[in-house]
Amino acid sequence: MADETGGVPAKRPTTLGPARRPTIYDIAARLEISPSTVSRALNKPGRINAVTEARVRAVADELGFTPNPMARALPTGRTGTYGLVLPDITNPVHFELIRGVEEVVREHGDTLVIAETQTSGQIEAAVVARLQSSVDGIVIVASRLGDGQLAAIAAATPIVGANLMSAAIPTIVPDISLGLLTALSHLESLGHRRVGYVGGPEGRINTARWTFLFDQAVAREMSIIEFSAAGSSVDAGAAVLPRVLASGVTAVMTYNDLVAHGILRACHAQGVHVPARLSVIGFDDIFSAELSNPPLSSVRAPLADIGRSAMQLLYGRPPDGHELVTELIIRESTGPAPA
Amino acid sequence: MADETGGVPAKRPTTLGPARRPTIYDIAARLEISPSTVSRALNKPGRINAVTEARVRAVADELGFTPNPMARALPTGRTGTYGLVLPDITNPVHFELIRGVEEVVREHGDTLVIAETQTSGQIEAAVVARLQSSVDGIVIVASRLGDGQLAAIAAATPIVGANLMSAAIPTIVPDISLGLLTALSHLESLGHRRVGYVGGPEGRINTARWTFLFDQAVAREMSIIEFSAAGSSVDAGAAVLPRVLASGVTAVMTYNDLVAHGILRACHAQGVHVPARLSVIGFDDIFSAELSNPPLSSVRAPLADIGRSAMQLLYGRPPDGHELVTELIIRESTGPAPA
DNA sequence: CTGTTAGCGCTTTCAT
DNA sequence: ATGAAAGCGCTAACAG
Repeated sequence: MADETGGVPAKRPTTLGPARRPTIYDIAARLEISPSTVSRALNKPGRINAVTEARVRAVADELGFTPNPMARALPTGRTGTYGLVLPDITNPVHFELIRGVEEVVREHGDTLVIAETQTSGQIEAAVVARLQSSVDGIVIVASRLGDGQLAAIAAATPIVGANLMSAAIPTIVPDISLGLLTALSHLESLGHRRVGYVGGPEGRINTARWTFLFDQAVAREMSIIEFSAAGSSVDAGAAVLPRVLASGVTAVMTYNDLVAHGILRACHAQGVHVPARLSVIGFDDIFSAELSNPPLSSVRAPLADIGRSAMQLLYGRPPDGHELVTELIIRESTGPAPA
Repeated sequence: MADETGGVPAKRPTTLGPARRPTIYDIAARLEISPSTVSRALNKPGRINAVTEARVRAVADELGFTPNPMARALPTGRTGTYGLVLPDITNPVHFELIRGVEEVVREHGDTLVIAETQTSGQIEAAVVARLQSSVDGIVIVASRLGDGQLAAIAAATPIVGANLMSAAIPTIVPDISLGLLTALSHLESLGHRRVGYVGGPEGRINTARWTFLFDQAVAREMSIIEFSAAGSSVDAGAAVLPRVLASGVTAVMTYNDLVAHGILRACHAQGVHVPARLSVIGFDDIFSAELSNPPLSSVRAPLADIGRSAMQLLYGRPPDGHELVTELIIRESTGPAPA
């Protein structure tokens, strides 16, 4: 048999090649300049001979060159991607937040990876660990991690929290007081004297809301009682209805709109009229709030802004004075207290 | 001054080092073996001396070693991340789909990046281009790209379509016939003879649904007319109501639940009773369907399964026989045709 | 079974 | 202003 191996050692067939992605070497070869010049031309505009730069760009375009992010990440340590970790992609609450974060990431020409933790601290820790090795920074939403863990993460990777409270890392949280205050006043003016709060997952956020509401209620000499739902889902909300009915409250505020929706659904199913028998106020004002039966009064949080601010903070831009404030949106799930 | 440089060339201070992330070199040094052995120990279990392997793992754990994905991607060309590109993260329709995709990606220990295209073909092309250089494969949802572009992408990167129809790439689409057929029969049995279809964005999916409905309707000697909404959002749905009312149809089916919700909302606002005056059937059965006023009858698509199947296809697993079928969920937005 | 040796594509001193 | 060369952390032939 003829052995063809002996001939010319053509390692890199400069002529054809099976559609390999072009590298800076290809464009360097084409222009008979060095790869480092190409690199500079593409990355430090203005720092090299203008005409060479122009040529480089031209060839790059012609070849459809795009830098290999991995190859770039190796020497620089920067990956150009950021991580967003949240409890549950499926929760509409996060929509606007995701949008906000995504927007500023894209403005910077970086890429965003979204990971969810299924509301489990375990998974959350694992997810973050996995992410850490491949992102330049993380924004973490409504974390279940302790300050210790958060601090440990922060030591290795820039991280900021959104919609969570922690002393360990910088965070962006809206000011709940205005919205909650208005909600309580609204209820009070409607004649409600006994109100309830249906809490969400354990955590500082939930505690802060409850505490705030509690203090304000006692200050107004309203009675207030806390119910805890088994999660922050529609079903969890529905499940809690019997207890709120039994308690004798005439109005409830909830941790979020999902549980409020659950309560509405259960009311409808059991024939208890909202708001004649029970008023309900949600939190977050997700898109379905105006669609439900009846349309849900809700404390709106500026989720998109929160996301945006959090990401900007991660990028090093100090928070502008712009306060992130909540407000009450009144619809039809609140009405006069039953006599 | 004493020049200490002359002595031992201690390039890498093996003693301290400022908390650098450990590499396989560190663990190799610690064990006085070669880095490649470490690599093998960690990646090809069983192919090397068992006790060495055990030692390597021990030290790796002790040092908290995690491989640098970028460094690994370079020689292998595999990044271990997959891209999911969809029109609008904000659309609840995609929830379950995202979940499905995410699930199988995680099962494989890979990571998922989600990108949205704002329903723009332009952005979509850019997003995909950007993604191509950093992922091992893409699942693309409801694409607006033409077969030509899709084919071009497919030539460079494994890609599968979900909820889209194309000859250029492998796709996963549910069988709409059962759900749509049942819906039409449901309407027919309720006495409706003139029905409408409110379409979504131009595209094969929309066309397929319309054509199917059209054929079936004429076969039943029902009259059917198509309305086109300016998008597939709640607002777009609301905006189309006057036209459907004016047309004299007694029932409408919609491209998706969002536009159905819009119609419901507009009806409520204008005092037209659903279903007494108009019956409406949505598509997708998103979570808010059961919450709306009235609860929305909808053709449910197995979104999670679609996502799962699409991703599995991308991983090379041939689609199992398991048919992806749609079904009608009857709630309270459909009723007898007005006399 | 294990060590040596090249790279993967790009950035970055250091020279020139 | 540009080129040469080293190296980021890992994998993959290729020897032993």
